[in-house]
Amino acid sequence: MELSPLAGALLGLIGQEPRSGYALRKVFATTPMGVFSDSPGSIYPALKRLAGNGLIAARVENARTLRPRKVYELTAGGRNALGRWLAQPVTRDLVTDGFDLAMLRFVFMPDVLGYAATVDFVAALEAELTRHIADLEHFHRAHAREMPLAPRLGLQSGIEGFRAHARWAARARRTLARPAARERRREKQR
Amino acid sequence: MELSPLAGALLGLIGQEPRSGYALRKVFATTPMGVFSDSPGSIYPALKRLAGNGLIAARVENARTLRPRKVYELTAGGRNALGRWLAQPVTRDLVTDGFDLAMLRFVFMPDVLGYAATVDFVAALEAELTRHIADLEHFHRAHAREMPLAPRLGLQSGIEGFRAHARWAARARRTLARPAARERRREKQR
DNA sequence: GAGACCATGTAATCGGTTACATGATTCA
DNA sequence: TGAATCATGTAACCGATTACATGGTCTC
Repeated sequence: MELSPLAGALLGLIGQEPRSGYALRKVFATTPMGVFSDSPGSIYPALKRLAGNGLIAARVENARTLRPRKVYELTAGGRNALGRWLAQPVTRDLVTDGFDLAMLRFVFMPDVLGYAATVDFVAALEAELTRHIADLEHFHRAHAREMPLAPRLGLQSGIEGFRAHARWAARARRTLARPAARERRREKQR
Repeated sequence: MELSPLAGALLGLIGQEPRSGYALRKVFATTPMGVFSDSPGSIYPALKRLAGNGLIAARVENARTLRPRKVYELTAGGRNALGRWLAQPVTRDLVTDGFDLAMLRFVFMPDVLGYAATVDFVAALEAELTRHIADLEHFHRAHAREMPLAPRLGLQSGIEGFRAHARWAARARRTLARPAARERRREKQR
């Protein structure tokens, strides 16, 4: 019952508004989202699986044509699964194996779990990143002397990437925690 | 004949010195390399495939015991494949879907293709990153107004991550191009 | 003698990618 | 009328992950 990143992305997007497979492909093709493939062979089987698990349901338009258009929306179970996927604890893996997955969850989080949970999530990312950076720096201090030039530069690249993520998290946390920003946005949306 | 990242990592490590499956697992388990799984089910089948393709060959120690130790080394074909894998042109994908793969190639590059090629590679990374950042900033300018807070922050996280990579590339290129650094290292290794 | 570490493998599963396949509609 | 866009699917393949399986060796 663990969602794959693609499944999470699809559920999150369908949760925003009902969408067809084609509409989802366009999102992946035209926005800098998660870097998922927009190929049909990727998305239609994934939607089929989600529908098979009862997490989404299709409203069929233009039935009895050759290719009826299927607009998917979340079921109660789907909304639940999305919530649990987003609420998973922040692990070391989440900040190390590509920050994309963390950002994917972050983007969908406010609408599903609310602002408070999102602030906590970003704070947890920041904490885990800080720990991971400390570990990498420890490794660097211990082994930099005996490492050839390229691996040492590679390690530094990693450390600097994680530092950039940590700086972002600190700033995002402050932005999100500022009530004024939320209020202004809320006003705008009316 | 396209190498997977795992295959490239294995070939690169075996190219440095002959290694057994277990030794390779230990590298993945104890160094911050590429974040590959160190599970046996991951590495042994991969080694088998590489051996099947004639890219590596095993020197068997303790034959006729139950589990003979196999130390793999590169064949001529393997060294060739590694060289071609490293020499692939820098594409947009290489800098966008996880910088890890680029860093993996970077780490093995000097020993196989030499310093000049490595400098070129880093310069190409820098150029491609600069282009990609420009594209993301363009997208940001065009859509930031209508984007909700979380996606906008997510996009900023991406941009800042790529900026960090670009700064690293610029610095690494200068470090690598400085002949003095190379010479000093070369002296040390004697 | 128990536990950690060395050491290699197989089987089942699962999901993503590529390539293939089809056809309607809209606009220049 | 031809190209681009809308729109949905299947089939074959491949490789990574997880769990399972085995047993030797070294050290306390």
